[in-house]
Amino acid sequence: MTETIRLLLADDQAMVRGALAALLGLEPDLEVVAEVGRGDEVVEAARRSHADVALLDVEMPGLDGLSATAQVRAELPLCRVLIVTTFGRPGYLRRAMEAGASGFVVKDTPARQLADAVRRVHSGLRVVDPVLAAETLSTGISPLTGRETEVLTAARAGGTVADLARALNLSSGTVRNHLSAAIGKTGARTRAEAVRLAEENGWLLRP
Amino acid sequence: MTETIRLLLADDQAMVRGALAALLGLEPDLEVVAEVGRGDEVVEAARRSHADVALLDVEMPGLDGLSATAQVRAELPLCRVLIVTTFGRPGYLRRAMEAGASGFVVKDTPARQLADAVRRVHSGLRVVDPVLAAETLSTGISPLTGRETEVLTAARAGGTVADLARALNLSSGTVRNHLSAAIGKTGARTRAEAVRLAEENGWLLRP
DNA sequence: CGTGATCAATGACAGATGTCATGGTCCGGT
DNA sequence: ACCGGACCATGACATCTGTCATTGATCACG
Repeated sequence: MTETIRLLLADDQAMVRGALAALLGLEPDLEVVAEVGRGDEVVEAARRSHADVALLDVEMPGLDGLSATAQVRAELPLCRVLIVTTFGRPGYLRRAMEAGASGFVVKDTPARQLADAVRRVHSGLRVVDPVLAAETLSTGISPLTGRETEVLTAARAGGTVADLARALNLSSGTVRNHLSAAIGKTGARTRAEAVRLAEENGWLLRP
Repeated sequence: MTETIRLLLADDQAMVRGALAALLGLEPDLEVVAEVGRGDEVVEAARRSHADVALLDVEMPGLDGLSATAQVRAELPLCRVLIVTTFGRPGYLRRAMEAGASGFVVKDTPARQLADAVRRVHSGLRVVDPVLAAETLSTGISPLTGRETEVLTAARAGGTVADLARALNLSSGTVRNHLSAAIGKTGARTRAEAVRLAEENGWLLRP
């Protein structure tokens, strides 16, 4: 009816990017005007291409999709953001919404629904997977403090307490205290389990 | 020139599946005749649709793409297999080839190359990412014994030695010995690090 | 101002973990 | 028959971890 909706695609996997472009290109009212594979190229590309809607993956090199969302919202208020990601981590959805995203769909959803999601987002509506939304509310926000999150994130590499202490410039006793607190709050019985649980909930940093 | 190439798509993410179908559907000589989201539906679907080439992801529910490859090769010798996966783990490539796959591409590669890969595979050629092939040769096969692999795989969950011993019906001392051996062979200094390294190399089971 | 939350650190302690030596069984290859 | 390798187990040992109590410093909030 009006003009075509101009899309930007951001995904680190080139093949998925191209496939999504082919999929959305079949819709007569949609047009892919930019493709990038890194989070730190999103704003630049969106500005140059005058995109109406940006489809962003969460895990990308350079800058994650959540931070990229905040950048886009701050610098290009006319460009809406739709997160399209592999992992339906509750924490991701929460952070995406806080960053100003208009929608959040996981790649598990049928392909035919994507074009509709884009249109809804473009018309100002919000698009959120209902199941994931419920899960997000039940899981709640991260119970971890900032420092605990940092320590647990660093613990993903699998190093010893001494390694973490060195990397974070902390006493090894302090590191153990933070880890102990994180283990308690996540309901885990082991450091490794705490890392896994926190990761599944999207509570860790720089994925 | 001759007839169209009949394709089967297997990927657990519906959106990616649909997007790949749209991408490959643009090629006049290719035709997507079946789509499945589980590994244990591949053979059945391939038989019914008389697919010429099966594009399989590695991580799928029900049955992983590597085992599915072996099934296809055993029951449908006329159907070639092209693995299309997110992770370029050296172990995956090795196991895929041993299972009889004709090609192995990661989703990082540009979308335009996919159709060519399909055509090459269909004509009897092999398609392998050269970088990944080199990495596979340098990394070598898994140094872990069967039992060590099992124990390390079970350790992914993050449980204690007692948990692993219970789950595997082993003495806790035996578990610690296997873990110690795995840590030594992987060059790690921690159980968690050993898990991470083994996972990155594709040495663990049931992904 | 007082209160509470977070952060950092220390010391102490029980329990878990990683390493090693040792011994046994069961295979497959020579 | 012999050997080596994988597998299971035990016991011992040093070290690492996780927990707890306690102490201070800082900062935000009412």
